[in-house]
Amino acid sequence: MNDRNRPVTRSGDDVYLHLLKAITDQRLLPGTKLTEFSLVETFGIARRGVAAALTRLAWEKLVTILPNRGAFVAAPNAEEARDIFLARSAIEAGTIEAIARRADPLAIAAMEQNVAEEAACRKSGKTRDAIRLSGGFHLVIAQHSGSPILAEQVRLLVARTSLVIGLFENESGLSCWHDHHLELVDHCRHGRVEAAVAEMKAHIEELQASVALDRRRPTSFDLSEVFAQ
Amino acid sequence: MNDRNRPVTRSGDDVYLHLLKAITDQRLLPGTKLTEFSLVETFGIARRGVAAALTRLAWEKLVTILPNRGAFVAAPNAEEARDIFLARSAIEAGTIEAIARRADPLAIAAMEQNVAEEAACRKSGKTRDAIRLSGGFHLVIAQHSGSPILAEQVRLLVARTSLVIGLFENESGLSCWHDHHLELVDHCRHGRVEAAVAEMKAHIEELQASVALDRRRPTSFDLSEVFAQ
DNA sequence: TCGCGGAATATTGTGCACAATCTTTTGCTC
DNA sequence: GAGCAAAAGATTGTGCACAATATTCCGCGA
Repeated sequence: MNDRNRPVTRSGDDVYLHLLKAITDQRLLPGTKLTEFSLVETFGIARRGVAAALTRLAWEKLVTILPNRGAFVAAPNAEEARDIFLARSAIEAGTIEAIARRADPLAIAAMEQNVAEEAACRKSGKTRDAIRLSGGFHLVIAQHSGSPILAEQVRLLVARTSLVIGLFENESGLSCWHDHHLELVDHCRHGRVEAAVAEMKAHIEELQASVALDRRRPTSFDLSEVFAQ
Repeated sequence: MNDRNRPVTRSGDDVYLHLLKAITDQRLLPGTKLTEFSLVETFGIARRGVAAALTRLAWEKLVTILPNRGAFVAAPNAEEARDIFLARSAIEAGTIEAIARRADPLAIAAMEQNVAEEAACRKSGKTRDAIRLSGGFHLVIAQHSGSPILAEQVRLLVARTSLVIGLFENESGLSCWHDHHLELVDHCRHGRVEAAVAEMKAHIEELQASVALDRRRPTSFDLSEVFAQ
């Protein structure tokens, strides 16, 4: 329980990555308070590292820091949500174009595997896993696009999309997304660049249409439960 | 000279913005060492704020931090440079599309003003100001696109482009850029969305073509001179 | 003169303690 | 019981001092 036993991951990158993943996977819901003390206890790293991680997440609009009050998982409003989808449309048009143009077999294989896993989860009723993999599909595309910059942005935008979905009561177009993903793979395989880009834009537009206006559920999570292995 | 006299801009946002602007305007060249002590002296804020600003710039790939050695203005390599232009192509296709689709008179007016100022600077031989305004043109577009997310990314990518241009010996296609900018304005004014997007992609591609391979000039700048008003 | 080792210096990294601020509770008055 | 004020508690913000590490300088020997 004391300091010297822990691995002491430097400068809180560990905390940052865990929080980012937890937000993406919807284990951390919008509005959840992130106390420095709790994170220090949970991760066993110095308080400074925790503060740095929270500061970075705040810059990335994934948490909101209220001065002298603490950090909370961000709760995007409707305007921010629209911006998120608009930005995803532009950026993911770029990532899918890069893949379709090269018709990269490795990327296509990774995409197919993701689609298959998602279908399995969806069939067996693991909705949360299916949603996670559905976001992961876009991450796979981004990571194979050959652009680290765009990939990083997609990472953040997918995480923020998780917040939006957790906040705005989605209309579960899961099967529909699946079809879009399949068509995207197909377009990329045959090098149909224009079609792939158009499909991606339509897909994100539909994703946006599936989340209705404000219906916020304020929750408080136990951090030790969220990060339990 | 003591603490309580200064405005004490909190948490180093001031340092961050000044450094970002200095990099964008090419007053800080790649490789320049940024000592915490110098920045503390220059800006008169606490060391912690300076460290936070440098950390953020490092996350954004605008500076490189070597552990226990200090922070240096980033020097992108050829691969990173290509990524920067690829990302700009995707993101700025989104910003210009948003403007062309709305044919926003306010945005078009701002773009025209920028082009005019750039032409004036170019005519009077103020090359550095012309380059700065040329980057500013893209910022104007981004800020009027209605997407804060994309605008922020353009901010960072324009800054990194300044680093690339300062590092890779550009072939001064300034007049050419000017023509592209003029055509962009024209396309937006008439709502020619497809043409505007194509023009922007071609423009960035040409921008990329105008910087040749590696030819690095290591410089050391005096910070007090760089930030002198 | 060149190479090498060690001390001196400079710079960044971090723990600690306290200050500042906000929230909650308690107690007093009407 | 309601309302308000002050104190107690909790949480974040920050200055300070020292530790860890890298760089430079100097002296010594071949």
